[in-house]
Amino acid sequence: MESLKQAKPLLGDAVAPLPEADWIALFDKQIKVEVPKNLEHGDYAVNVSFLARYTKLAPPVIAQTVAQVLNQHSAYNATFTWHPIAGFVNAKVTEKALLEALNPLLLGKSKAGENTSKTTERILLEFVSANPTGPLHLGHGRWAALGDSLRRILEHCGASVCAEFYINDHGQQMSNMANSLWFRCLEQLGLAQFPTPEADVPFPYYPGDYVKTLAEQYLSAPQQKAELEGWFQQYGAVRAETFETQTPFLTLRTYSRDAMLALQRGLLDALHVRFDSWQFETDLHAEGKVEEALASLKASGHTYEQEGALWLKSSELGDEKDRVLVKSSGAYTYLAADVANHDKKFKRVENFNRVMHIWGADHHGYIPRMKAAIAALGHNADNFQVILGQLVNLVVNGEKTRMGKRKTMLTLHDVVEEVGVDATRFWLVARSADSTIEFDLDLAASASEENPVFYTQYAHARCSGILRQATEPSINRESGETVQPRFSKQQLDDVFQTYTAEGWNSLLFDPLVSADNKAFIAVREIVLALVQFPEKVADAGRVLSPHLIVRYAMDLASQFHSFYNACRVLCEDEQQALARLALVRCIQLTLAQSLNLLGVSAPEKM
RNA sequence: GCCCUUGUAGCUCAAUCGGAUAGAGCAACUGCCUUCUAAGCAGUAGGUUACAGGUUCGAUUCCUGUCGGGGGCGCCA
Repeated sequence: MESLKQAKPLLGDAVAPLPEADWIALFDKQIKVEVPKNLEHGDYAVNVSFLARYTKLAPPVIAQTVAQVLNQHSAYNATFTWHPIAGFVNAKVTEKALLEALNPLLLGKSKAGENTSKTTERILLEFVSANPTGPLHLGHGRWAALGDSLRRILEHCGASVCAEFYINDHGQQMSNMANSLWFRCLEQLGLAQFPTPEADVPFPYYPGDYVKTLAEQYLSAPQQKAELEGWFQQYGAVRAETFETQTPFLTLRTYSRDAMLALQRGLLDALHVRFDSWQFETDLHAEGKVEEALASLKASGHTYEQEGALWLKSSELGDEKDRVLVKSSGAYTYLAADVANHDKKFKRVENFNRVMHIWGADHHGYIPRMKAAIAALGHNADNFQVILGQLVNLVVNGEKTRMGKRKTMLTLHDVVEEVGVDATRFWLVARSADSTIEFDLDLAASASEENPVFYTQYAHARCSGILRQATEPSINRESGETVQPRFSKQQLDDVFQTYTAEGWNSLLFDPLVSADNKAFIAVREIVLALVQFPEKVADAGRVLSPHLIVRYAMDLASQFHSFYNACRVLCEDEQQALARLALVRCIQLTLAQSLNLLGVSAPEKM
């Protein structure tokens, strides 16, 4: 890969008709080293067709010239060929050069997937940010899986990432939650009926069963129960809203918020989704951040008053219309608080150079006004980036169901119980964010046996099993006798430390050339894949797509399974066995790292 | 009505942001356990990339139009 880029100057011969300065500029802009889809086309490829229009030569002719020039230079550890029809220069790297690239991994000098050139970006990534009014559903699970994997990948690329969860605990929905808890409590004490949508319009209540559970929990503390009965004496069975500024309401609101938040956090922990920062909307109000942000907007002339409301001139900054910040009632809109939220993000001491969000596609209309607000605050709106993800459709009994606050809704918790943490995360992150996921519950349940995640994990477990068998006593299943290991762990480590590319080459590849071409190809494919892993991780980070890692892990697992069936690791020849053990070690490390980047466990045995 | 997004194998999805013969996994079919885990391997079959134009050496990808799916257009949060 690197060698091809360094070869740029040599390509000059091929494009002689063009002034030198021109083609160098062209190459810097357009040369792209890629990994061919088809392995027969070599390990790396460069397409030179785009030069056709400048050189007035047919693409294959250019490719041929370039390949011939490159072949004359022995420094590249590769042979170059060209495609007779398409304008491709293909490079096939020598096995020795591939093995050399693998050495740091085996010697423990670098982690699997680590790039030599690392980014130093500081990224603030907000995701999930569910309202604290109920359990997480499947859609939240998607953002959790995607966001956490992204954090792991970006960190692996060298970025420092702060994962943030914003708790929307100020608005109407928190009042509704307090209302709901209030009436569920009264219901359980036999003091009032829980309202029905028909009888009580508008209906500011959450009908979900989890509120019943919450009420039970609340009343289980004798002191709280007594206190609540006292409130009933005082206020009767009225909406909690009617005592909005008083202790009972505030108590219930805070209680339900904390309980729901604890519920959500517990599940996120179980899913190994990590957050570094929890931001409360109420804090923004309490700390005066909202006033501060509004004052800043006013001062820079980006607001005006009309019909008793304060407006943001967002249409001047790319939004389709202006937006209200302060209602004529004097209350802040959600946008006002969110403006403060972003003002705070951009003012953080970490001085983030990217402020990112993962939002559902239903929020896309919100992006322009947020960008406008950020620009109006004097921050660089280009550093604001939103990953829009399509939603999750739930399929039950072959019928699509909408995710919503239905009484019996399928929660993320239910799904995790059904298919497990690993399968849930793998499944939710396996597809690109811009495709809608059809989550078939029945399929997910049955797929838990035929799931690609187990295929990948199994490859890792097999690697571990081989290494275990090589260095630890095992029991023969037939005779029941204890079989002593062929090598000690120390011996294996020592061998790994002393290996050179030449040694590897003669032990890994040479015996296979004469014996079995299929095995040779299998080993070569694996080594190539291992070498390309760091680049794959960098790609996934660049295009913010963890699903690339999913694909990579599955491919590597597949290649390993083939290798496993094609040639025995613990073969008779001791040196050869050691070399293959070293290869297995590299595969194991790489698979473990791939799974780790996805937040999926890498089991030692299955 | 306007805006965003999407349409690829029977199903769920890829395709390295314009490149080579469009690839995987399920499901289907045929073989393979006396050997490091068969949660595996080897193979077969499956396509007019919704449709019609256009741009160029080259289009699943970009542009236009048509048809279908999803979403958004509050002084809600």
